Amino acid sequence: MRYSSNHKAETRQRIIGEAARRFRKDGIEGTGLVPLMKALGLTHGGFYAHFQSKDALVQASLEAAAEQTLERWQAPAAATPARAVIDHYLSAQHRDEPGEGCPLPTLAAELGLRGQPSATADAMVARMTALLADCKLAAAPGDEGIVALAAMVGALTLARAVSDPAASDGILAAVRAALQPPPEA
Amino acid sequence: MRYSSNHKAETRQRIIGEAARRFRKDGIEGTGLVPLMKALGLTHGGFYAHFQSKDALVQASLEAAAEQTLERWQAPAAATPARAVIDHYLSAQHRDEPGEGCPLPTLAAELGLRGQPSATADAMVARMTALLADCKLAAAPGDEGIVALAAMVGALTLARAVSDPAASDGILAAVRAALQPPPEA
DNA sequence: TGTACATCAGTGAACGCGCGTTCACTGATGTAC
DNA sequence: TGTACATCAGTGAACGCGCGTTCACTGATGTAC
Repeated sequence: MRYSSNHKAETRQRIIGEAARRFRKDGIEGTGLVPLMKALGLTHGGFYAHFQSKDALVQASLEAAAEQTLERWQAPAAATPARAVIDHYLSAQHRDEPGEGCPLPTLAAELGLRGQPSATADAMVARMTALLADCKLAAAPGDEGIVALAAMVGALTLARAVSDPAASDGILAAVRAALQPPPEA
Repeated sequence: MRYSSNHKAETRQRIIGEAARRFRKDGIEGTGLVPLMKALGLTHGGFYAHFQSKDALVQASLEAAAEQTLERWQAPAAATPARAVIDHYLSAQHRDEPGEGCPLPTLAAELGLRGQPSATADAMVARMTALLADCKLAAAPGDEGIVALAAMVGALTLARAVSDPAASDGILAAVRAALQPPPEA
């Protein structure tokens, strides 16, 4: 069956989109290629017409998730710098929908322990840091947002691992409050 | 073969110890029971004389890792509160030896995405928070160390995922500097 | 003191399953003549 | 305009592998008599 000239590229994008969601939600190891392709109405054999390996898909999906996340937060950041980004990032919605959110809390840990740190992670950290540069912690005059990013990633990780909902909400609220720029800024 | 009366308990502890190391280093999914038991000079069949399932071992190992980590940091905390704990936590050594370190950065993310948040995580967060209560961030007068813990967990996660060693060191250094108690305290 | 038996930590083969990957094949369509 | 052929995205069966788990069995030792 012959398809339109951009059909293959479209399929590739669909695979990346679904994978980016599943990797963040279920982890890399927890996401199988067979169910992934099946969810798109395709058979798993066709996967290798698009990607050399699962690792290649991981790389492409991480890039896509990073791009998507940065774009989403670039807009509120431009409108209401720092505060809006932080509040969105540390919301219950973001905590409860890892598949749609920032790939750092979910994928960074898994990339780290797989021993395959990614340059995409470096880039994502750098760009998020720049985006957060406005909201320095009062005690950290020199950093450029990296402390805020670390606190946000850690808070989301902990909020997702803790079993008591009130404690989970408390973690998010405490870090939200702590990361606001000092009053005089 | 009959063994001394506490032989079985000793074997159980050996399994937990090795598992606690491997779960933190390679992840839960990345740690197989066959290689685990083999590393202890045992066969995998015997595993079920000690634990009902792999999940039961995960639970026991998480508790053991939490206990061990808290004990290790309780001592320096008593001697030089806050500062020493933070500096140890955010050291290159801790980053490079996840198997010996705090289970939160490695296991919290995996427990979260497996959808099996653990009460042990709650307890670990609470106790680490109490341990860190002295070093409040200047901008967060109300929190009891939870912000510091989130920043430490996030920093370690990011430092392990980033591919550029200088960037990785930079993350640790920035958060180390930011988390010191304000001068007037 | 000497023998028969019960105990039980650990053995090792086997199970069904899902994984990532390979590969010969299909068949609708665009292109060449 | 009509026919023959080349293309190639996607199919589906098969591969070897490691996983968690089960289970009948072993055999050294403590206990009972």
